[in-house]
Amino acid sequence: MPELPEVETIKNGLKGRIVGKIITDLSFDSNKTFQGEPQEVIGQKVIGLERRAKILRIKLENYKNLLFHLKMTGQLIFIASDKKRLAGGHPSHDWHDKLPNKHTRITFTFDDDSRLFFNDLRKFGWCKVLTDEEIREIFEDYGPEPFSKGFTSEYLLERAKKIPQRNLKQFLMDQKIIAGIGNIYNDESLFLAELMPTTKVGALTLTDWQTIVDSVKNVLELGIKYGGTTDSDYVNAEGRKGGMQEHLNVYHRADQPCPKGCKGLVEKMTIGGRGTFYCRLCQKEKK
DNA sequence: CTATCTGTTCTGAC
DNA sequence: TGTCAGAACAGATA
Repeated sequence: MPELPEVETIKNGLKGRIVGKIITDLSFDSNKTFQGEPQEVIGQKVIGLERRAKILRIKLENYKNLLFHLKMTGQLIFIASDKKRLAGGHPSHDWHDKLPNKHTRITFTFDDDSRLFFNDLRKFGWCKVLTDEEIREIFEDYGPEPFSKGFTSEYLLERAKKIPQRNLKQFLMDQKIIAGIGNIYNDESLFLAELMPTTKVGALTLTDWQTIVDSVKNVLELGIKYGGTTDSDYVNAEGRKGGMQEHLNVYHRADQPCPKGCKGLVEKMTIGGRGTFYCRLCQKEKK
């Protein structure tokens, strides 16, 4: 489930494993998945990693960058020279299968024979080779990071004034308003904030927005704490899944008892074409 | 078997 | 300008 916490976790895991290494080889399945010229990348040293919204950036020494978006089913799986793995993104058997396999879209080889695989079942994800300047322009279009100073109740109130009729869920998932919130963490945040996802943002007060800011941060922090859905056998040789899915309250839990013990059941509806889970007893519709 | 669902984002029609 | 359906693709699930 590659949302902000998943990408953040992959970034942190890869940081200690590939920074300083030189990319010695690269293969890919199509120039839709990999958009760039291999010679811009081969022979280059990795000098750093960053995350913005749900996008991962691998910085190279020649001021070029590998920019990854995992979309719905993308995965990054690193296999070290001693065969130990770090896998993140969409959880599937590919994390532990022989690689490359039929879902492998890109393979990077490093100078110590470790490898990084970009797997993506549905092929929505991509990797682009871009300059620092091109990336700056792309990142400019995104809203503030949820853990940055700019993510405040005042900011959200101002943005909401311009589109008061927008429902809360679609507002929070708009990457140009806030960077990095996807379907799962949205539903979980609104459950914590006790607000219905259908609430029109124009009806929310500064106090409501503060509740939302706190809830979003709490849920994302929890996601990062449990490593998102990232898996590593550096940590656990059993190949345990990242722990976050065990801590979801409403997502994919339709017809189950509300975790707050209100005697209600978690329900499902569709908002903006997306499955949306909530408890109508705990979450209030503001008017 | 068929029908429906899926974690994201972009585009084009209205 | 805001909103919405549809598309990109390959499954898994009922």
